[in-house]
Amino acid sequence: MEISRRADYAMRVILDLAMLPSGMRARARDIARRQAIPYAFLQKIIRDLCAAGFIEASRGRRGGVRLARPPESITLLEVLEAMEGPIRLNRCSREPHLCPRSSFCAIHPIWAQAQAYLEQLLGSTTFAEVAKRGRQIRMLQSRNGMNGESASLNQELTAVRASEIK
Amino acid sequence: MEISRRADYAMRVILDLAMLPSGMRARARDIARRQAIPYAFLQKIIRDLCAAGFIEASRGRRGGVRLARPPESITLLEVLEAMEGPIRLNRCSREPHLCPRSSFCAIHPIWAQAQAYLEQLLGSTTFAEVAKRGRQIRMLQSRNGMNGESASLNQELTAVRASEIK
DNA sequence: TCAAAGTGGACCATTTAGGTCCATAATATC
DNA sequence: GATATTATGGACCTAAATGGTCCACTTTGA
Repeated sequence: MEISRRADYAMRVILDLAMLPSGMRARARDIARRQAIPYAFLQKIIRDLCAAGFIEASRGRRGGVRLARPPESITLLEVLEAMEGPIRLNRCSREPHLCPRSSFCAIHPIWAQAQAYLEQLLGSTTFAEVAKRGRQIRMLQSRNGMNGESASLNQELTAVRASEIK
Repeated sequence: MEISRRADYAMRVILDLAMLPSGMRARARDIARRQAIPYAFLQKIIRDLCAAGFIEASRGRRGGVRLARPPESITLLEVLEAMEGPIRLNRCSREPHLCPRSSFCAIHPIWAQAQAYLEQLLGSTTFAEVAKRGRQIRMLQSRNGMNGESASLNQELTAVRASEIK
């Protein structure tokens, strides 16, 4: 019950790239700084994201990584599952055969319901949508002079959040 | 992302007791057998459930455990959180201050939304409801002669599940 | 009195999480 | 073509959590 830091970081990497102008590269160092991810750890995560086909990297001067697919086509669920394997809330909630009791466990339907909701929510949210929201937030912040503690800013951000995707 | 076996077992213990006639005791050995929980592990879990006030135990001959509160008053969420601590899907989804980026993380609202759904679902389902469903399933099974593999039984169970709580 | 229960705590192996470090390979620029 | 810069691959590491086990001891009903 809690996704790994690794998966969280991976999602932030994709978000970071999705907020860049289309096709633009970013260096791992910069992503690490912007997203507050330990650089040495990020190195490994980037490898995994490459292997999974979400990003592509180029070496040498002016190298860096960029999205390998349009952000409209990448869902939160996809990245999450690429890093963690199929998500599930309980051992039995995805592969019921793993639990010999699933055929008569009265709690099982609850897990199945929660699982279905999660898959629906995360599977229908793309990084394009999230990046759009991220740009809105960034605009509000820069308008308020980067002062992350301003009360009025926080109010506005809350408002942005309240008008929730979906 | 996946509750511990410990929490899963704990929930099954409460369910097991909730399916018994009100106030009736069960021996740990029997619960272990019925719920397929390693007995030695169950010993510890029962202690925790006692300490948390969900069940009460008595020793000696004819001893055993029983619910300390009416099953109508115990939610899935309560037991889960007693065993795992406050549930959360991502580090930031419950206590946003844990993530220095939460004030401008565009993914955060998604986690908050999923989190809220989970809390609502698990927090509004009581063991009385689940036990009722468990009794329905048990009736269907005994009517079909305990053959867990029967196709018609599985169809009926699916139907029972489909008429989902809430 | 004794057998059948729960109790408390010590112990344990394995896995996972969450990293670090670095030598190497590729490449743009001077 | 040297050099600085960037990603790459893999070895390595520590701490904590997970999922248990074991057992001496206490309590209690028959």
